[in-house]
Amino acid sequence: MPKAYQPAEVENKWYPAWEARGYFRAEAASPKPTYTIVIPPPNVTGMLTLGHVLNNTLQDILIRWKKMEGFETCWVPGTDHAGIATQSKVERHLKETDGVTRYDLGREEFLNRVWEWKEKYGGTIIRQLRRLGTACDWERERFTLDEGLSNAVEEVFIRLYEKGLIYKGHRIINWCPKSRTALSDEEVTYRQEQGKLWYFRYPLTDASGCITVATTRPETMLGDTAVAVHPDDERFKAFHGKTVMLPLVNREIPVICDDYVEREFGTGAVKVTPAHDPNDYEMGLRHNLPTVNVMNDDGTMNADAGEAYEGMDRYECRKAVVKAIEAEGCLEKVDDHVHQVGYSERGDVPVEPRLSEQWFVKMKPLAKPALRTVLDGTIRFYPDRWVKTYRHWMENIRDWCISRQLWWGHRIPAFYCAGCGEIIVAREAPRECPKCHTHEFHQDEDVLDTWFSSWLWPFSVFGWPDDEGDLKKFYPTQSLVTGPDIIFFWVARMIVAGLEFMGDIPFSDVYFTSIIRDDEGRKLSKSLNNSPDPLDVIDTYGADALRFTMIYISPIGQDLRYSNEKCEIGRNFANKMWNASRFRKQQGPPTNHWRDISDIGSTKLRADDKWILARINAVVTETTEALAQFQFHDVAHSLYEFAWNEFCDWYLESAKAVFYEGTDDEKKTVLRVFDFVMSSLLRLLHPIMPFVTEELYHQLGFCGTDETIMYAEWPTPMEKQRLQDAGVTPDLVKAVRNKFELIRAVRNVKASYQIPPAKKLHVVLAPIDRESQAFLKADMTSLRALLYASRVDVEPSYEPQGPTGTAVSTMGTAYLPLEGIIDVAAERARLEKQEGELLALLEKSEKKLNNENFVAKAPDEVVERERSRVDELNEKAGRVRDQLETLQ
RNA sequence: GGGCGGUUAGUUCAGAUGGCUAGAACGUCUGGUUUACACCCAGAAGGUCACUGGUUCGAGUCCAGUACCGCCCA
Repeated sequence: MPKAYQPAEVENKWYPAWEARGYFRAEAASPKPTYTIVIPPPNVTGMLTLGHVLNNTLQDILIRWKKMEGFETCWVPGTDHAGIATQSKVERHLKETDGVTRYDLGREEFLNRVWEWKEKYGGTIIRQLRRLGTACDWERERFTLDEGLSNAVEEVFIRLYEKGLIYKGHRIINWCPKSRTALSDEEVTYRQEQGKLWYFRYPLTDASGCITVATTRPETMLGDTAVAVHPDDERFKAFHGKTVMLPLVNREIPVICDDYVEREFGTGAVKVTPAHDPNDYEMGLRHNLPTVNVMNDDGTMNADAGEAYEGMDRYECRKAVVKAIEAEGCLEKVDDHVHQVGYSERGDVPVEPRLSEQWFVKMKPLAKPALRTVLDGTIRFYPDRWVKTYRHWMENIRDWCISRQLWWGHRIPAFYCAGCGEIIVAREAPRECPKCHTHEFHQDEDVLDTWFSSWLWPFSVFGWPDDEGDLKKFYPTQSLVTGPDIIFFWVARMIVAGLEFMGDIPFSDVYFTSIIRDDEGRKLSKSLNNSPDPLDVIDTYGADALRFTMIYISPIGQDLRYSNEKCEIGRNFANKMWNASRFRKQQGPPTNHWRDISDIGSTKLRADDKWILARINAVVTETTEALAQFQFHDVAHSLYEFAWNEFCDWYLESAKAVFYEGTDDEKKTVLRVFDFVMSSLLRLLHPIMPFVTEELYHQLGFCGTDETIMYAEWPTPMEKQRLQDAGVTPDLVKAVRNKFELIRAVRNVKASYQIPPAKKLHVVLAPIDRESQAFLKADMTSLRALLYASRVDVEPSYEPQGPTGTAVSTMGTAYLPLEGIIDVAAERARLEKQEGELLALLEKSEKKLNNENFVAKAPDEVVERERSRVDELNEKAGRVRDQLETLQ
């Protein structure tokens, strides 16, 4: 074994082996209980990001843990087709290489090109995931445009249409002028921007004056069809029933009264543009206003905007309109105004509210049961505060706009009769129109929102609606791990779809991951160039290091601050495990009976052996419980703490004493304990660090060449009786802790005189009582090793002669005869400081005990603990004072 | 405007159901070629737990309010 762990070799060896041996494969015919996770499908065009690393590491941890617990685990990987993202990427690519647009190529040819592109560049992320070590069932990999999944999409569309839950309607929707498609409400993000509020005077047609309206979007005035005031607003009573002449356009439009108008905003009078604002549209419906659409689908002005503006970009037009209004003397004033502007998530341009005909899903009836299953705890969220967010969205749910004016995606299965325009929703065009008996149909040009396929993911991946085998075995799934940013897009809709189409929840637990930021707390983004490439990180530190670090630094339910250097934590930890194993290998071949050590018995075990057994036992319990609660952070920390500080720093050093000086029999016993703990630790670590643990499990001979740690048994806590029989008791654990405190006190004395740790000294221990004396004497070998002493004597009534370093600790006092080194003043200072600390604590405890209320009201247990603490502190302080006296 | 988080060592974070002498990692300082590991070992320093009140024998932990930071929704 090399001196340092070299991850690349180990990773390249094991991953292909695991895959080839079918360890990732889930069998529908298996008699084992199932544990299923479906991956949140990344975009097929995507590259692996740190967000994916975190997310998939967590899923892998769950899957590998459950595999070891004996479940038939199934982790379905795959990608989605990412309608807008992929289409625009390919369009850009075509423009750059061939100089053509999708319109030049036509729909069919363009789609061919997208598929070509997908075959060539798509799925990169899937290959990259393997580098992380993910135990995905690759044979079950799915893509949202696969035949089976497309089938599910059509089936769902038809069913919902037939149920009256999908309809086509004229509505104001969010339009992305860059991608030239409709968007759902959820795909719009709002940003606060410094804008302006323009005040325009519209003259009354009866020449009795003007009415001033305020607007943030002057260009839309070209499509105004009314001015609205609040019916109760006294200021405008005189205007009721009148009309104004719209400047620039010279259209006569009415002044209407509507409760919607906010009297405090602007002047209290608002311009009404039904074709370009959702609220105005509603008002238009109430007042039978005409709609005038003044824009093209790319955000330029159309002919209805007037000759002067036709063809102008909307923002150019804004300037032009303001200028023209000013020229007409109708610009009253301009104020600075901070407001929220909706941006298209994909296009990164301001969305334009646009009146158009789109397909919608009626969400209200579907949302009801989906809300209930979360509120009643059938589906649990971690952290559970996300329930509130979910609830708020579900209770205020709006219809879902599912049509997109794109080509890449599932084409809407709706056919229009050429004769009478009848709409027929079906998988294929009918032969004949049931109404007019024409034979000519054309299919709807639009495709469906990508999420309209993703929301079916938990059952469409298993072959719904056709295949029954996989579906029966693996649905419902257990856990979903995803980011809170897609709680509406995806999580909520999957719950809706699961209940509606499967009649059952899609998963029982949802774990929401942290959002990853850089060291300074900024979001990772391409433009900031602060998003490290995970593959580089894996090359530098190793996959296990990255995985462990991510878990170790991910706070509970908060943003995670990442930097590459932090991966040293994981790298160093992997190396620590590597070297602990290296050390073990140097002590000889694996012991045969490390799995079960219950035959050893209390008398043969040293105190340190019993202590480490108590500790591993506690860690097994903690780790398993934490995993069940999705407390990954705690898992990483308690394993790290145990492995490094307890197992390596204390137990391993203590074991050395036996390995180097013990009898064969003693050695054999300690080796068995060592192997028992080491193998348990490796198994506990395996879900987080799959590669290094697999390698070490083999290196140490815990499994055969053809076996794997992946299917090794997950450690379970030892039974109480067994612990009892082995002498592993709370008192024993306490005694060992006190021994360590004593050892630390001695080291402290050495360090305070700057004596190199390697210098072996004679140490005399004076235990406080017979019990402690017996305890210390029982294992002098490891005591000497841990003290790094040349000689250790235990003498209860030792009287130091000459200059002596003194370490006062709970179990006893240690003396280090250090002639020539001891500086009396320094020794006094050290002991006085300790005395000061002890007295401060004493005072605090005594104050509590002198408080009658405390003694009367606090639980007996707490009072008792305080009393024994006072005794202990008094005793210790007494010994410190004795020492000080001898230094007079 | 509504909702949800956060504010604890120089830095990043832990601290269920109130009992703590407030922990860890990194960083800092001191000393180390100890036969697993310098990707290491031993030791040390470092905190009025944002602020103000309240409940309680006892508050980092519970309640109310204030300030600042962040996210989501309108």
